[in-house]
Formats: sequence, structure tokens, C-alpha cells
Amino acid sequence: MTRKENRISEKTIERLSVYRRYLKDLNKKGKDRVYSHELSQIVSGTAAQVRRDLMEVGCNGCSSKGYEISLLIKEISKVLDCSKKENIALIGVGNLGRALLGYFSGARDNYDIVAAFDNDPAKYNRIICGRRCYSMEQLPNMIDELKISTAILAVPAESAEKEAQNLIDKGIKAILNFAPRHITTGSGVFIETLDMTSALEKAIYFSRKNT
Amino acid sequence: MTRKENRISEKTIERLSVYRRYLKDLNKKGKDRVYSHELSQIVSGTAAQVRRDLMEVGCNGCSSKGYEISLLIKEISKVLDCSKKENIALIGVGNLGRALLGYFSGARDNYDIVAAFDNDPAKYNRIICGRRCYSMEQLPNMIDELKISTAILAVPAESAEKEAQNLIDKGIKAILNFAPRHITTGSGVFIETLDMTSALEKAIYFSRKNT
DNA sequence: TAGATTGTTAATCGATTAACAATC
DNA sequence: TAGATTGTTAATCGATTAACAATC
Repeated sequence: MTRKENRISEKTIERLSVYRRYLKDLNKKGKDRVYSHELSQIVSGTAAQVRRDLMEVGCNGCSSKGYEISLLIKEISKVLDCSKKENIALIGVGNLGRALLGYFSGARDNYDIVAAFDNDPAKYNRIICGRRCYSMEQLPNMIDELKISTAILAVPAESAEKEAQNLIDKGIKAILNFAPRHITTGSGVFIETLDMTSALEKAIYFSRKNT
Repeated sequence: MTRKENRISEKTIERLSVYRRYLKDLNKKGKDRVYSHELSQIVSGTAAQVRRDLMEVGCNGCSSKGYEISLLIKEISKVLDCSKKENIALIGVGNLGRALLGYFSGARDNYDIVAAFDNDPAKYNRIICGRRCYSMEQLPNMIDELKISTAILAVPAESAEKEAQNLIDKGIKAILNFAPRHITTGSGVFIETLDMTSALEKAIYFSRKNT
């Protein structure tokens, strides 16, 4: 079993996530088949791109009847999901952190934010959106106990690098970073920064440039 | 004056925004020059990419002394900023909307969220993070009055498409969308979706795959 | 069958990186 | 000067799209 496992690109993984969410929606509405050109619209792509993406998860379409939605969901989930439920940690329980707790509440069956961490003693042991807030000192224990490998970082810019390094030291394997700071990592840790400021400045720029 | 204006790519615009933020930081620390290889680190790029980006804004480096930070900030701002302060509208004052109001408060001198809108009468006229909340009916007036061309959409997934279409109809030129829904637009309106769910699912995926 | 769609390879496109002369 | 950096073109890389035989 040569460790080949054709690396799926970041772009494709993102789209698979978007497809799946949409497919679940369609399923709920009672639809049971889709064509690639229908899926392509929700990611502003082409039908060819969708078929290519679906090939990677183990294609199973049928010419002239398209793809079976429930099968597609199952196959995409096989790629995206771990066998067991994924436990996520939230670091930083400020305004944004609390909003994220709300945002990622419920309706997700393969991952969940299970614990929040903050440096402010006033927050310790408070329950926010159903999750308990712990002190940063308890992070290592919780990582071990709950087998946490992914963390959401919602701390101020000033402390982002320090906290990220701390997470990496404690064995976290992926960080979704909301702080407006680039996180450097030599290690094999995956870092995704959602930079809301640059996204807004980009939108402002193109509000003028788009015709 | 042929309307050529070498279209700067989305990727470059994003990086320019990140460079600028970092440069302002350096400036505050008393540094007054940078090399391209220093800037490259904060976007995980190469020095060549930075020099290319800076070329587009009207290059002005100096071999062996690098770039003058204050000049760079000025030139990048000439590209990114409008001459007048940009007024932004926030649509949806739920948990996330409120967090965004906090996040985008202060310290930005060329744009500002000036008004928030919601469908919940309980929120009308309340002041949140210094901005007043209005009913959706007041949106067209405010757009005219405050010359708003960019909006942040922080409404539930179910109403995202409807509200986006409403914004477009009312003349908004760019939307920063936080709802987990793809927004279709035939028109020349710029839409940037920050999909927090697919970002998290991607992080979870790569937490397993990175080595 | 005729028409449309899939699976997949080849062609294209755009963005990143390498390379290097010119410069300080 | 010697060494390092810039500005810019050419080469590379990766991702998207076009194309089309096979299929239903």
C-alpha cells in the first residue's frame, strides 16, 4: 500500500465542502439527483470542474441521469470526515469567539466545538452557547482528553502568533485563524487564515473597479 | 486616456492589503525600510512575488536599501483607497453582525461601517458598537444619503440570497458575504464570500493529511 | 434513435517562481 | 570593490476549461 493517496488540492477540498452542504439541502427538499452543471453554479465554476472534483472522490455519475445525491454525500463525507466525531477547540472568547460558537452550533454531525479557552479569569467555567470556557492552562489536558487536533483562533492580533505557537507546541495539527496576522510554522501544521480585513478592503476596491 | 488601467488581480489586491497592514505596524515600531524578502514572509510568498506586486502599484524600491515604508504605504493606499472615506453598511445584526461591528471598529481611516440594518423591530434605533441599527426599509435612503457602495452581509443562510438581491437592486456594488450560501449575480457586482464552514472543514481535513 | 451527460485527456489560462542584468 | 537587492522577462507550475468518445 504505497502511501500515494492522490493529494486532493485545497481548492477541491473547499468545493467538496460547498457541494456537500448544497447537496444536503437538495436532499431535504426531496430531490435525489443532480447534474454537474447544476452543482457548478453554486461554486461559480464549470461543469467540467465539478466532474473533475467528483472524480477525485470516486466518481459515480450516470450519463443522462446525473449523480445520485445521497451517494454523492456519502462519498464526499468519506473524504472529508474522520470516522469519529472531530473535537474542535476555540481559543479566545471575545465578541468574535462568541459569535463563532453560535455560528458553529448544532446541525453538524461530524465535528463540534467542544471547549473554549481564554485568558480572562472572569470567563472561566462560564457556559457560552453550551460550551464551557476554560483557562489556557487547561488546554494541554483537554487536548489529550478530547483528542483535539484542530483549533479556531479568535484572539486579538497582538497575541495571535504567541497563541498559535502555543497550540502547535501542544500538538494541534490545524488552525483556523481569524486574527489579522500571518502565522508562520515550520512544522507540518496546517494554517488557514480568514482575513476579514483584507477581504473587506478587497470588496471596497472592486466596488469601484467593477464597471 | 484609454481605459486600460492594467487590471490588478484579486490575489494581488489581497496581498497589498496585508502588506499595508504590516507596513503600518513596522512604521509604528520606528522601522523605515523593508526588503522584499521580509514582506514575502508575511504572505507565505517569495520575494519575487512581492516585487511584482509592488511593481503594479508603481514600484519605487532601491537596490541594497530596499523599499521606503512610508512611501510604500502611500502608494498602496493610492491603489486601495478611494479619495473620500468609504461608508459601509452591515446587513444583519445577529451574533456575527455584532462581532463584525466590534471587529471593524476604529483604527481604520479610510472606511467605516456607518449603519447597520436588521429585520427585527426590537433592534431599530439601538446603538451597537457606536452604530445605529435601522430597519431594512431605510436602506435605500441611507445608501443615497451616505453614498454607500459596499455592504457586509451577515444574515442567516436562508435569507442570504434574498437580501443580496435586494442590495444589488438598491445599487450596492460589492458585497462581503458571511452567509454559507453562494450568491449569484449576473450584474457587475463584486461578491466575496467568506465561507467559515468550508474553511473549518478544510482545516479539519488537513489536520489529518499533513504528515 | 437522438440528445444530453459523464469520465477523462489534452489544451489553455493565469499565477508563481526563477533568473539575471542593472543598480546601489 | 564585493555583495546584496531591485525591476523585469522568461520559464514553470498548477488549476481550469475545452473537447470528445463512451454511455444512458
